[in-house]
Amino acid sequence: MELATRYNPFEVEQKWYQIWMERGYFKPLPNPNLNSFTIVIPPPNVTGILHLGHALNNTIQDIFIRYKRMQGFETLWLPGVDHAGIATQVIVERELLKGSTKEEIGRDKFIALAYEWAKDKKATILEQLKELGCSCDWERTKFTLDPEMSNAVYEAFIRLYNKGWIYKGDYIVNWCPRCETAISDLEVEHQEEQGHLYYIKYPLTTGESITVATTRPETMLGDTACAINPQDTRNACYIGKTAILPFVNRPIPIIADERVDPQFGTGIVKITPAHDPIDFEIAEYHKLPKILIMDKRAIINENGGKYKGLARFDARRQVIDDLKGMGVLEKVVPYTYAVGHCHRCNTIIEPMLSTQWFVRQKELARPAISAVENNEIRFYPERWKGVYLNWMYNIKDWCISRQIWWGHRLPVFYCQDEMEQDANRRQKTEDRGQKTEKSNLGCNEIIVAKEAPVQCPKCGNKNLVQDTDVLDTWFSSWLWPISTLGWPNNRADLNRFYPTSLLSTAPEIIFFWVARMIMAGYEFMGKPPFNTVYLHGTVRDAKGIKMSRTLGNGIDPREVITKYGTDAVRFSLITTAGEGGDPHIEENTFEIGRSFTNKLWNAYRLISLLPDHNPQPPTPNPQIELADKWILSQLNRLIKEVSGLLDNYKLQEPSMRIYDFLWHKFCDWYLEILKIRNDKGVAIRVLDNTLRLLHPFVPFVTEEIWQRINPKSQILPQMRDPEKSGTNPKSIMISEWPKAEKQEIDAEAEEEFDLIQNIVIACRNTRAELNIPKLIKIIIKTELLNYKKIIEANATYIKILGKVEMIEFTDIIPTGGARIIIKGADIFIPQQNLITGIIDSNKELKKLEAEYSKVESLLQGTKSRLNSPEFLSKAPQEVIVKTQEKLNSYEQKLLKLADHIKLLNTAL
RNA sequence: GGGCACUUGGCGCAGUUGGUUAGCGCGCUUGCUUGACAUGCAAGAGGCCAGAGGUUCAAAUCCUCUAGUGCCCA
Repeated sequence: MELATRYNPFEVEQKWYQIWMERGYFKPLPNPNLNSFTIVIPPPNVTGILHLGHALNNTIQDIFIRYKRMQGFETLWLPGVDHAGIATQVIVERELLKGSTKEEIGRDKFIALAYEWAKDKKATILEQLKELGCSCDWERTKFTLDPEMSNAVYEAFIRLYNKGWIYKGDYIVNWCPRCETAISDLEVEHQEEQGHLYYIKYPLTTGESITVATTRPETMLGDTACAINPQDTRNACYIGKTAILPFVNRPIPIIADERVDPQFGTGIVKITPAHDPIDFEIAEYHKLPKILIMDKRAIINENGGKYKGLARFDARRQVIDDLKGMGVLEKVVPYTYAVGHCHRCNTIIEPMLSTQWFVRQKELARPAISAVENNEIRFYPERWKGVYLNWMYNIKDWCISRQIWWGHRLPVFYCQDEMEQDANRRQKTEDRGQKTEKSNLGCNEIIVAKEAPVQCPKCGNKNLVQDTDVLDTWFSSWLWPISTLGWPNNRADLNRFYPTSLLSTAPEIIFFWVARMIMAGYEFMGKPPFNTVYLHGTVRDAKGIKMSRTLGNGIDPREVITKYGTDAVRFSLITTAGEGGDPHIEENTFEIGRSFTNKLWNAYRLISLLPDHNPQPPTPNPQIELADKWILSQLNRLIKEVSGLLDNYKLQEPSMRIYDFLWHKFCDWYLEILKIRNDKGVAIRVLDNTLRLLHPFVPFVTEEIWQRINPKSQILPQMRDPEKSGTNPKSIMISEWPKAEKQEIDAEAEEEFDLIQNIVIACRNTRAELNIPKLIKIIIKTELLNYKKIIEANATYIKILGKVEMIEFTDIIPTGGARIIIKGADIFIPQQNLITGIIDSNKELKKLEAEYSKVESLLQGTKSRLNSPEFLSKAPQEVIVKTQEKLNSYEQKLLKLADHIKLLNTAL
């Protein structure tokens, strides 16, 4: 059978994925001896295709899932997608409506359209996850708008409402005039902007005047007071007086309030309760009227008098002009301040008074805080713990109603009269409290229920109407770990898999999602939703700029997978992304993984070509050679290290350790020796174990090769085999994770093999420097008897690997030629034995002198440490012993160097 | 304004709880069509670990300050 010299991932990846799925390997299988290990996927939004950040995050999850599965845990990775309310609605409006508005086609048709979109994107996303090799249990795939998920949403809403933790009220919210909805504090992005601070003169009834400063002059139309900090002695004289609002000619009181910053502007501020959060608070306290001056599109309404019909920024310009005309605009100064923008469409947020639904957070936060404080839930990297706690300590109530159509409609029904008011609520804020046109039907009762009640339980009115708002998307996502497992109706999977084990996600959604899931977990299950939160970095481009669709600097995972293969993409992402660090990715980053999988493939190829003289070498084998002992020792160290690192949620380090072992130990040394031996040695065993260590990182190439080497007795007993045939696993996926054999970790063999390597390296070094193809003879001097034996036993390898024809031993230091000092031996390369090339004694001398001074300074440092009584009395014994050994070796080396320098000098 | 990170050879990063001459990948230089692999092999150059001070027998590692960068919150 001819094997391709280059690994071709495209021939194997799909094939194995199909087989794994058909055989049901992705499903959790109970193991009576071990617990479950569960991950619920952070559901990708149905807004579009997956990006590299998704590829990274899902690779991370798949690695842990495959690792735990191989360790024998009952493993579940539960997939799904998120409906992503506003984000999806924005995209559907843009992509599908083609110029018409959603109002024109109506709510039902629009939602049907959005469902089509979501269905399509869901299919693409799931397909992409499969291409990435994700071993999810696909039969459990969930969508946040599925009936069971929605049921959980309504159940949670009703429970919290009945507890009094969900309430409806008039508050300042962040209003996006483009999306025409309220959004939560978290959905506002603050950006520093260069604006102006306008100083406006307000006349007083007393004939005096005051000057207020504002960045948003148009809001003065809604002013209902001016305020001064009571500590502010400059302005105290105005407190209690009355100002006359320009344009509107409304008399407004000048009040004292501690919330006013005396450093801002003149120290006197205008109070616009319906358009500013702090002004709102002040107005509540002082019982000031709240006048809304804009409609939901941020166009000035009838309360704005002659400015009615102007968009807010046009109104601003007009107000400024008019103030100038009236001579009351005192000055304008440049001013930089943070402006809130809509997270989804980047429109400038208008703080606006509005009737919304909120979730009380204080009680929900309490167990979620202590869980993290006392490490019931751990963050990796740990620094995010502080970020999480800081936010939780200062948590504010959560605005959950959204004035959009795509999402879970509020399970709230109004007896008609209330509904009428509700329909008008945002236009008629100034009438708030004074009910108009009372209907005879209905009693204003609010009914919260999953299904529309037939009639009002209070007055019997049958004319009930559901609230038109939908819930914030995160109000369904926060239930994700419990709803996907069956809450509230089905306990079986909850008992089996809850709490889940690991949540892997991006740090930017700690508040949006992680914190809220923890709150929901404790509230509805009394237990945390997961015990570990792994936060990966943000994928950036070569320049360190965050990849984004709008910037166009992103890399499409599908493109690179098509070009390099899935394994290569996965491996490259993992080796590039440090723990929680932001990986800088460019196209050629993926060459790391491609080269590596190719190297692995070729290692297998070579092994397959070697004859197998001793098909099943028993492990403690007296015939076993030094190289075998060495590679087994290194392998077992590797197994121990990799397992330990994975247990500590490290991924980059173990991937690099395996890379180094496979490439620079197994291939560079061990396989080179096997070529000389013309035997498989222990290569199959080492390869089998290495493949299993690598499988979570690069599932496809490891399966392909593993199937080809078909390890039999070398492989550990199978974990489980659905087909119950034989004792060997039929897939590396369900083979057992390697276990380190302690007795094979052999420090002596490692030291001895070091010697061989050092001799070979010395020869290569000399040849490269002299630019000669081979050495005729080297002469070795060693004081250690066993070293001579080891060198003799491995002479063939030294000769071939170092390209030396003859090795001799000596007790007398020869003159001339080159001399290389290695640990425990001196290597002489005699001048007269070289075929071509001349050893330049001057050059040699310089080299040796440089080394001499380096070693000498090291020696000095070590000496002075050993001479220090403090060091001797305070340092631990083992460090002192080590330092002493170091000193000895430096002294020896220095002697030899001095000796040779002398010889070279006399030869000159 | 508050908080959290980061700063190690040209670039991207490792470096567990302080203790061998600070490593790796890419790039660079030199030499190799060596029968697994040029997606490769061999050899090499390149770093006073941002700066200053401190703790310690011992600091890239711990503490303080400074400078620069990034992120989050207000």
